[in-house]
Amino acid sequence: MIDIKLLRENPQRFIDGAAAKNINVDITTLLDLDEQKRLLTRQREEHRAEQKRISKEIGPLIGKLKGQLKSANAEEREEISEKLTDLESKPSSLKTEIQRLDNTLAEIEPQWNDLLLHIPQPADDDVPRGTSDDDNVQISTWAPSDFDLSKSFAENRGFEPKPHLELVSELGLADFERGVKMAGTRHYILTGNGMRLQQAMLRYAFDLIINKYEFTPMAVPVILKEDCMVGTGFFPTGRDQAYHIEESNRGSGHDLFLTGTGEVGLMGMYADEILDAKLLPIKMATISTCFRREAGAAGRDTAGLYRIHQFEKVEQVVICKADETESRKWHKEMIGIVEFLLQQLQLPYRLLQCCTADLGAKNADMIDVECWMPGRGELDSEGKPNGGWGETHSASRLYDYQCRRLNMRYRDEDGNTVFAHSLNNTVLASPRILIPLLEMHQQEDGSVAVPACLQPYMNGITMLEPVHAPSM
RNA sequence: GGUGGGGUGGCCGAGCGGUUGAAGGCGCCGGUCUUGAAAACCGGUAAGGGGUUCGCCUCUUCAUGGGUUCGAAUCCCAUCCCCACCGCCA
Repeated sequence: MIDIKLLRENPQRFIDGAAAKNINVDITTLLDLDEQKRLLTRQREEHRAEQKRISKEIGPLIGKLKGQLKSANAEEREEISEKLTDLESKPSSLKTEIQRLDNTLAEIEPQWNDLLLHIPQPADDDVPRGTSDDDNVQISTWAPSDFDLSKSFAENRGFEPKPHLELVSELGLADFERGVKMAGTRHYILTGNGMRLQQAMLRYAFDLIINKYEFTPMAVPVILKEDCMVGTGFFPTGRDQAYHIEESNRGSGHDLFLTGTGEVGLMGMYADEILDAKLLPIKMATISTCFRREAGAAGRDTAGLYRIHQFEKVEQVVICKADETESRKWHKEMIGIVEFLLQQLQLPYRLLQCCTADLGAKNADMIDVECWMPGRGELDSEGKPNGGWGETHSASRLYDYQCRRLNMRYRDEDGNTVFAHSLNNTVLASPRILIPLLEMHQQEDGSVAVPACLQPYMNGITMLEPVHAPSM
């Protein structure tokens, strides 16, 4: 959430910011509602102060009279009752006026709040302006020394690559038919070595982040209340992307949502807390199942392991002091971790500076990491894919946008409470990462070499061999 | 799921209709004393919003949301959460 004070001071910055992100929000109405809200609040407060003042004045008097009433005779009783009625009627006009103001405010506040939640964080000035992800800017590329990115896979390796769909089928790594039978489209089963490979990658990535980079390992809920979804910025705009568990329909409890990333559980942990500054930066990592409805993606990437409803992800977050320099430092650090990981896995990748249109409402800056997937991309004249980049990681820098929504603060040296900065990044998401892994490490004979760093997690398996009988 | 007991400031804990934003204690900060420290003593110590002549003023918050009342931490209703025991259970 943005700081409403900044919006009052400089609306144009937010109007431009939303426009650059292609996000349609009614800032004029918000400012208008904000003005009304403040005026009404001030009036209400004045009345309330008066009411309290009167109450303090007459309260003890009423108390005393009521005490007298008990021991009074009939004649005195009438006189006392009269005084009481008189006293009690004093603040009644105030009461109705306060009620009226309350009612008006109750109408305005939800609209005000809803609009405020929709205002995007303006992108940083150094983020390129664009209209779609086509305008994202490539920053750098990396490939293992034996792979030349300017040449095709076939030119590099001397044989035509198979797309991952063929590989998983021939190696018996996944079963799409039965996955779809059980759960519908975009569901799958990892079978045998497929599951073994996924677990190896997750575990390798998780061990790396918690051991070498000293992130604190966490296991967090993936079924969370709406507050957490709103707080982390995934709601209200992305509400249709989350699976909704309507517990309230059962007569009690509250609704829950399946999270699309471990970030929600990690960031939600410290919501509504004032953190000890000595604890910062908080570096955490989790490995969690992620659920995405993929609403609006109908027809896109329907085949294979690329876009599915349920997957596993190692996620890293950093909560640090509200300092731009420090924030930027952690962003670079997290991207560096992913680069190290992908280099260990010997997977070609590139870093992309996302343009304003691709940032989403919450980010000030976002770097995507894309891996080279030989089985993706345009088809050539023979119907073979030319290969293409596919997004596997995304590193976000949010300033205090998320912590403000989550009401997550720390106390600075002067004793003031300050909203912290937050960042997050994918360490590894599977099964999507299996696509470049299988496609890049495939051999001419149809087998797939297991990178050295994964072998200890694969019970020493160095090569995935084709299976001739169908799995199971 | 059933029954019973609870949710009050950073923490413990009193208050159960009227100067109670909240006693007392712990913790924390400042001071006195001391060569220094401890102890003792004195003082201070919530968050958020609005206004401000920048001295302050004011509103909201005692789990949450409604209600009763001139006035609610205190009474009523609903919900959530926690604890104990029983039932079920990986």
